[in-house]
Amino acid sequence: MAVSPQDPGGGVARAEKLRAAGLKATAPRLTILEALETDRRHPSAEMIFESLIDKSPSLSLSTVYQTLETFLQRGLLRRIAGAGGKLRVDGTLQDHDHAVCRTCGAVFDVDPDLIKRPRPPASLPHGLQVKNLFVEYEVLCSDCASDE
Amino acid sequence: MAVSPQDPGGGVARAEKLRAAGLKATAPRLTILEALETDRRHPSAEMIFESLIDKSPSLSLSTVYQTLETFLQRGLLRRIAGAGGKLRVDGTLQDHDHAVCRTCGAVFDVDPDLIKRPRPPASLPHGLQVKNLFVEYEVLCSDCASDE
DNA sequence: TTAGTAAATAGGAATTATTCGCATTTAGAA
DNA sequence: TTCTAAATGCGAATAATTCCTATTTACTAA
Repeated sequence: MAVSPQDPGGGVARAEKLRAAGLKATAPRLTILEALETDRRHPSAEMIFESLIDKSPSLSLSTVYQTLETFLQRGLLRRIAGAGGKLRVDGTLQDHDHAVCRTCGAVFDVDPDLIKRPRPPASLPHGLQVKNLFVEYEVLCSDCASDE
Repeated sequence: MAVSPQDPGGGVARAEKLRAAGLKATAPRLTILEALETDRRHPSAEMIFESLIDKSPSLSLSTVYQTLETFLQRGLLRRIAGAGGKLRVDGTLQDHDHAVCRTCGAVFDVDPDLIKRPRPPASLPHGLQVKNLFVEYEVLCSDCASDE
């Protein structure tokens, strides 16, 4: 989210982004959206909640879950399969790919220009509308490689 | 898994596959592996357990969880982020890609030849060893598209 | 402005998914 | 065969996610 002198912190732009997605620009959503834009940890719902609870003491964990689900449905967020299959999200805006460690499930961001990117077809069989295309690398991270 | 006249059902080949991966060829593993090879539902641990409990009444759910984790680590299985981030797996052998519905989380198999497949680099920054590369489509399935 | 209204939130309880601990069993090596 | 590390089954424990509902809030239109 660009931050201009007229919009320190980017709050106005974020509110517009929410409204453009057909959502009310509520305080919890603005806070969560901001957190997501800057959090590079591929956080879980709990991690987001923890990172915000001091600034927003009335925020509830179930609101975080609900909000993530809403954002996912509007394409404001990517879902990642973390270790044990638990929910992790990625709310950073720029296109990038993910590498997931086969053994420990750790997720790493990968520069999308490392490979020649396929052009996505507009639609797929079964009437699937393509919204985005990402590359996922199945990897062995250095920690896990040394255990083998 | 190929089935030859000498190995009806493919059990011997499966046992070899397990041993090749450094694992003991136990009865639960053979059963689970067979189920995974044929189950196209992108099943959860529970779904696999349910599909086997009649034939293998002594099988336990925690063994299914453990076995899936083991198979994942040996690359016998792919992990998928299902709806709500719950664990789903794909144990079908052939290369293929996945389309995941943004809204409901449904997973569809996609023919890998639909696009020009990028050649994976052998390694990535941070000492990541690349084992595999898949394409993931973020889509809207026809059910969810009609709700919008 | 200021109601009116549908949508969103908080909080806790309920449910579901996953992991753990440990006694028993088993595959494969010697 | 016998031995041993690894794997299993079971139930209990924990953790993650969803559900319920009274209250609050953003936006709409008068």
